[in-house]
Amino acid sequence: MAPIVSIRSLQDHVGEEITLQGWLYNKTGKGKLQFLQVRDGTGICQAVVFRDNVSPEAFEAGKALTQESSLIVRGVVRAEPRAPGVPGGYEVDARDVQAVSIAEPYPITPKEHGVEFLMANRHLWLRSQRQWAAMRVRATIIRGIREWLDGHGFLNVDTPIITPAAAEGTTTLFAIDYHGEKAFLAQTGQLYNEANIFAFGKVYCFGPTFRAEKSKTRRHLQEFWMVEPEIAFCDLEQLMEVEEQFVSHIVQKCLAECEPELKVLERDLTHLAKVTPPFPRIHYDDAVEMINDAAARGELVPGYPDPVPAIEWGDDFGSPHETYLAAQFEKPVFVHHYPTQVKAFYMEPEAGRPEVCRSVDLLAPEGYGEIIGGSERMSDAGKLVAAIEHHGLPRETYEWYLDLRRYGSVVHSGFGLGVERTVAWVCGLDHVRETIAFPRTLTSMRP
RNA sequence: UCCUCGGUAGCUCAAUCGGCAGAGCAUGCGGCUGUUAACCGCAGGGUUGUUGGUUCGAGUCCAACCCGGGGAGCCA
Repeated sequence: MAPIVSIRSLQDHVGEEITLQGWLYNKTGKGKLQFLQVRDGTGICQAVVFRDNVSPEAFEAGKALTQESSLIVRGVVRAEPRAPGVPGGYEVDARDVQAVSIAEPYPITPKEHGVEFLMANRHLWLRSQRQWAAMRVRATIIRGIREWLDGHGFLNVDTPIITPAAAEGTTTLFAIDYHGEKAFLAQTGQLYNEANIFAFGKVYCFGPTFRAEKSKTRRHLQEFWMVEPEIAFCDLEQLMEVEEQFVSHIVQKCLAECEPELKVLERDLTHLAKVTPPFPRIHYDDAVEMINDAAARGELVPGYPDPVPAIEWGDDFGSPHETYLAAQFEKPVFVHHYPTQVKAFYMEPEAGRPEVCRSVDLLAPEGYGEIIGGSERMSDAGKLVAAIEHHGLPRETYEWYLDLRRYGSVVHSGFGLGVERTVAWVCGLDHVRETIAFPRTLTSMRP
């Protein structure tokens, strides 16, 4: 039997007889000629079955194939500019066709479908080109994340998913029963990360995160993946430098390695090519001014029919504010020094100006929203006790966290990057549900 | 939780003023040597989300409910 070759590497086998194993994506019959679009997980390629080149049995086998039937094709690879596919440009001149399993009438056709139907058939939808491309970009982004962190002295130390208490708001936790004790699914590994840096210097955790938010928007999932690096001896300014290097690496890696996938997604690559350090930085004070100037001019939120709403200093940004701000820049933009009152208790207040804290969010361009939230952490035990009490949090729960400030405290910072929002941005997808194989949304957890 | 839009064939949609339930795709059969979501011909395929109401007559109007989409708040 001719060697089995993946569609992704067909270009290296021109003129050779090879074997393809895969599934029928689409078919065009032309009497004595059949064009079989075969996908094998690495790409899509056309097998041309000409009646005079194959046995009558093989020709009939080809004719009998339905969409998504599994098949094996033996044939000779040739370069052919007319050949469609992913990456395309090469086709297989078939010498033999075998049906492995004839598929029953397949519900997802190459035509359009609605979201409800596609989500109900998510297990099949994943076979479609765009979903295939998005999952491959996601995997590349995850490789880029680990590659950059592992290559820059970060140790991967994963944090628990079952936790006893909330780091942030208590309304968005999924509660579980832990042998009779109430426990929660983790929203962040950050507090544990802070313990880990005192052992390992620079660490990151990477795993699923759970938020029971009643959010029904294109940017929200109940279960999403987050990578959270944490760095000892690092202040806010150094943190921003890390973030922009990190994000730029991820994006540039996708551009270098996922050209066929991004083409399937019809992504405009000129936007992504601009993602290189440094990223613009704006102070919260200036951001408020920009927003209120736009509101005074009656400017519309890009992509929405509504005007930019005015904001009062001290309030957190709403979605329309973030969308407007990000649209003013070609690259991701840092917004730093948010008001202390809208941020988590552990963020370091600015020296001499405690009403703002040393926090920074990174907003993705083109309306993809906040992809990173981070800050310099409070490093003084006394100030941290006061913050815990001010937020009405139970001090006992945080004793171990306070210990970190008692035994060799240092300036340290960290951030969390949401994988799904990053994938949506890089892929140009309009909804995060397409950035993970089996999304958990407010209204759906099946299949 | 609130605002907003929708639910008709397996799928995507149409149905004028309240008056015979219709098309494309998919499926089956036939035709074609360069198709790119092929095309041409023929065929099968319907409890119009549910319940109730108005009416000679309801996919269409009214009420309640169910399900889904988009958005807000909150967040990555």
